[in-house]
Amino acid sequence: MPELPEVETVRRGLQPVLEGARIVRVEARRPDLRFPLPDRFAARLEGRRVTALGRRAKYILAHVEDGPLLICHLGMSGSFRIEQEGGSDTPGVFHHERSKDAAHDHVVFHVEPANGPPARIVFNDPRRFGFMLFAEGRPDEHPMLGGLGVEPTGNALDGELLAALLRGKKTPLKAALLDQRLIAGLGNIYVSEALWRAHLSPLRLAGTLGKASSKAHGMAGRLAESIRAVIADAIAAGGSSLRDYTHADGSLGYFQHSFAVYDREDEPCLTPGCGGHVQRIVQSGRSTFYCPTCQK
DNA sequence: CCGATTACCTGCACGC
DNA sequence: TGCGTGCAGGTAATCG
Repeated sequence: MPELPEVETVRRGLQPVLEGARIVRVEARRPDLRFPLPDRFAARLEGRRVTALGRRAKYILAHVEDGPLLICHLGMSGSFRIEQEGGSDTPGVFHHERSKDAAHDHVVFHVEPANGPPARIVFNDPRRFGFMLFAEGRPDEHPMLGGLGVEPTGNALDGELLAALLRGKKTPLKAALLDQRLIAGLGNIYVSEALWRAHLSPLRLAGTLGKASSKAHGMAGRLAESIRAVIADAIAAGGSSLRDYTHADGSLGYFQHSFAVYDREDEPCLTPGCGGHVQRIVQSGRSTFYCPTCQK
């Protein structure tokens, strides 16, 4: 489930192996994912060193020394897994347990990490909604990154900024929060979760939080706080889950979550004293989960 | 320009 | 068991 917290979790998992590593060889097992892979994709990466592994919104950014910036997006079903070379008794053997759908292993990076044995970093994506692109200049000049809004991590997103972003918008809050040009990194799950925490209805028009009244200020502040908290909590949970996952089979992927409203249709609302039940509705063609009793 | 809908692709759960 | 249907975390293109 790659929204920002999952992407950040994947980034942190890759970082120890990839940062400082030399890319020895790149296998592109098909010419395209969602988009065609860049021209000379493998050639422009092979032999070069990854200097830093960053993230912007749901994009993973691999900075390549004397090379392009590699922009990776996981789409809906993309994942990376790390396969490390075994011990001295099995030189050259990469062991891993979950290779069941190797049919969807589309890109393989063979790397020599700064520390540790050679490894392969495998990109698997059944639906192929993910993509990899090159940026030649500054990241924020790339069309895919340039229009992105504020990160919901850190302290930048406060009530005042959120109110300004939503001012005058006639669209429902759900759609506004999914708009990556406003806040970059929220997806279908965490929008529902953040709105539940803030006791705000996904159907409420976004502009009602952008007004000058003290009530609007209160709602905007509450929502900004809820967004930052749900993202921070999810990243913290991802980190701990990832450690377990890595110990288990050396792979990187998604972790199980417990959500307050997402995928909990008809179940009791978890707001203390509420007594309502979670409802599923469809907005802009996608599921929204919320409690009509306590979210207004 | 804006907001809403559709397209892209595969896998899976479900009902019959 | 098999088949049709709907649904799934993403963004981009298209339509009004």
